[in-house]
Amino acid sequence: MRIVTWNVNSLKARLPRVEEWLKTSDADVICIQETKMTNEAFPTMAFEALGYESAHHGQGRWNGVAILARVGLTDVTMGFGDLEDPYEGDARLISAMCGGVRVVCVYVPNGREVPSEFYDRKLIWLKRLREWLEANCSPEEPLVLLGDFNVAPEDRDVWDPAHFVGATHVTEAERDALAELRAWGLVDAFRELNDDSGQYTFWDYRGGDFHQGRGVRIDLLYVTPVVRERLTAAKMDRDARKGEKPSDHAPVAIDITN
DNA sequence: ATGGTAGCGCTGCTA
Repeated sequence: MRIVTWNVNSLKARLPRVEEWLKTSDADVICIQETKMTNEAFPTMAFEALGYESAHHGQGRWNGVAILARVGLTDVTMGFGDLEDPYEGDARLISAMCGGVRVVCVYVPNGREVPSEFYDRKLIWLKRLREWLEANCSPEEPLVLLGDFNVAPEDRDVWDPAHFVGATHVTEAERDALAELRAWGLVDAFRELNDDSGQYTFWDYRGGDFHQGRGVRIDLLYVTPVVRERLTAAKMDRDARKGEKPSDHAPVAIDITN
């Protein structure tokens, strides 16, 4: 089974590229972030025509997360439930059972500046995510927590650590928050199979960053031990960042045995 | 050094 995360930066602007990509990607589950649309506007029929069921937690002009699956899609949840959301009103969390795996799709807040109230609430959001996992899931079950985390876990995950000193995405507190998530019972699927630096998932549109190789690895797939045992591949699709009107993120896929 | 581009939607915000 192939499970993918992709921040598409507007599903309206990106639908032609997403449809084209789905036809050749052989993906069974696709988690999308930043749909930037309402539930009414979500193209359920277009995905159905390609063989995918879908669930969308939309907001409107910002955020929005979705799950597409061709291996079944049940038990959908949206948001933090009873837990207080430090970004109340934003659509950043959706989960579903797909092919026997609990799939949890997240769009972690950006945080904007360090320090700022937005950054503080980003840290709380990540803490809340761990609390949500504790309350609703088990590290013993097949589970993938994936999405745009807006945090680069290590210095080897950014093109130039010196460039990011004092910036969001690389602070000790953000990296500690990711470590707290892993401590619940998760490992970074990409890092289980790859030690390389220079493996990125996001390149800013500005300054020709993609062509200059100025990227960061912030789109992650965290898996529980039972999924780790089934893991056979993990890879970025850099080609999806090329060409006409690309998203600023590349999709990342993992393969697990059935 | 505070740039630069993209998306939404119509003014400036968000990333």
